[in-house]
Amino acid sequence: MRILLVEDDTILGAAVRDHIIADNHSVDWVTRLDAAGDHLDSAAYDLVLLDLMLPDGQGIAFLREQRRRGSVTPVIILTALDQISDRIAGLNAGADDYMTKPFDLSELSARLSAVARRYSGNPNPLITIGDLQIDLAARSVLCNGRPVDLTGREWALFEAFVQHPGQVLSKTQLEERLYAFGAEVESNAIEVHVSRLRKKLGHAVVETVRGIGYRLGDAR
Amino acid sequence: MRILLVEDDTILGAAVRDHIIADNHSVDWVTRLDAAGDHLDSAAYDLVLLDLMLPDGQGIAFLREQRRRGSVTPVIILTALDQISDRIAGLNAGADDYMTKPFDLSELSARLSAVARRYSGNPNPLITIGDLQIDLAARSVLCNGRPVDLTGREWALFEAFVQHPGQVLSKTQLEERLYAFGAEVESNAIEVHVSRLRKKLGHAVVETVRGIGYRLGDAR
DNA sequence: GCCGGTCCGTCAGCCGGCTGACAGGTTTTG
DNA sequence: CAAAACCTGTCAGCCGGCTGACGGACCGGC
Repeated sequence: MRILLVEDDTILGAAVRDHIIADNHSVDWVTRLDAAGDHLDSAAYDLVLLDLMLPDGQGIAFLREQRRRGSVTPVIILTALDQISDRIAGLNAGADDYMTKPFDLSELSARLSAVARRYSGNPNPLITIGDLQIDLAARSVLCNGRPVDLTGREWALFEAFVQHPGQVLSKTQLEERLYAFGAEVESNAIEVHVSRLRKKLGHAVVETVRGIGYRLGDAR
Repeated sequence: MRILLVEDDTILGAAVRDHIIADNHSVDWVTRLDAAGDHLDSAAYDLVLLDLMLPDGQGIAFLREQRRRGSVTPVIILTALDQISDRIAGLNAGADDYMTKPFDLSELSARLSAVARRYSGNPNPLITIGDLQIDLAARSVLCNGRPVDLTGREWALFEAFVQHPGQVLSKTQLEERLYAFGAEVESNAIEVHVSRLRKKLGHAVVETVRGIGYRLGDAR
C-alpha cells in the first residue's frame, strides 16, 4: 500500500515512516501541506496520514478541499490527545478515521490494515452532482437515473469540470485540456461543446462566468 | 425577550413554553421546521431553541441554512444526552450554545439570560463577504477596510442580495424590491444599477446568471 | 431664486455568449 | 467497398448583458 505521511514533527515522522516501511508498505513523508498537495496531484496514494497542525496551514481545511475536489483517497487524521472538537471536525471534513497522539505503532498497523480492507473494493465511487451520477473510472454518467452517452470530446470537457469543482476554467485552459499541445482551434468550439453538454445533461450542468470561463454547475 | 421554540415532543415543549412564559419572556412554539422557517421570515426573534430531530428534517441542516442566509439570531440547540457528535456539529453549524436533554428548567433560565446578555449589545454584527464588511443596521459597507458610499437605490439593491445569499434574484424580483408596488421601469435600470454597484464594490460583488437574474457573489 | 451637484432612468453601441446549421473527416455497418 | 452514421470544427445570426453618456428631477447652499 502506498501511503502519504503528512507530519511536521521530525521524531514522530521518522518513527512512523520507519514503522510503515517495516510493515512492507511504501511511504512518502512530507512536512507541509503544499508538498502534500503536489504529491496527491502527481501520484496515486492508497492512504494519507494527515497531521492537523502544519506549518503552512490546517490539515482539516486541506482535507476539506481535497474532498471538495473529488479526492476519495482514505485519510486518517492524527490529533493531539485533547483535541476532541478537532477530531469531530476532521471526521466531518471527510476523514475516514483518526488516531490520537501519542499512539502505539502496532495500533497504527492495525488501522492501516483496517482502512485497506474497507476501501480495497471501491476506489472510485460515484460522484453525485445535482441530478447527475458520475463514474469517472467507467466514464459514464446518469442523468436522473438514465444513462447519457457522451462523445470523446464531450466527456473530456465534462471530466475537466468534474475534476475541478468550484473552479472557473477559462476557455484556454479547456482548450489545453482537450487538444494536443500547441493545437489551436480558431473558433468557438469550446462554447459549442458546452452547448452540446447542456443539451445532453441539462442547462445547469455548466455555469458561465462571463468574460472569464465556465465552471461546474452545483446543485443550488 | 421573544423566543421561538422548535420542539416536536409535546410534553417537553409544553413544559419549556410554560417555563419561558413564567420567566416573563414571550414564546412561540412550533413542532416542524417549515413552520419555524415561516416564523423566522415574518417575525424578529431574539433567540431560537432548536431541537435536532424534527418530523420534517434535521435541525442542524436548518440552522446551517439560516446562517447561510445571513440570519444571526442566537440559537440554542437541544440535544439528546449521548449525541456528542451532533452537539459538535450543531456548534459548527452556527449554534451559540447547547443544552442536553433532560435539563433542569432553572438551567434553561440561566442559559436564556446568558445568551441575552451576550447578544444584547450587538444584534446585528458585521457580515463579511469576500473583501466586503457589511453592517445592515448602519447601512454601511467597507471594501478592503475602506468605507464606500452607496446611494439609496444602490443600497436597496445591495441589501436585497445580502439578505438572500446564494439565491438568484430575477430582475422582476429586484424591481419589486426597489420600486413602489405597480411602478414599472421600462429600461434596463436594474442592469445599470448592478453595473454601478460593481464599479463601487468590485466586479465580483454580483454574479450574473444569464437569462435568469443575479446573485450575491461569494468569495470563491 | 439661482446655481451647482447628485441621483437615477433611459438609451444605444458594443461585446460576449449561445446555438442551429453546415460541411468535412472518420468510423461503423451492411 | 460503399453508404450511412457519427463526430467535431466552423460559421453566422441572434440574443442578453454591460456600461458610458445624457438629460431631467431633486436637493442643498449661497
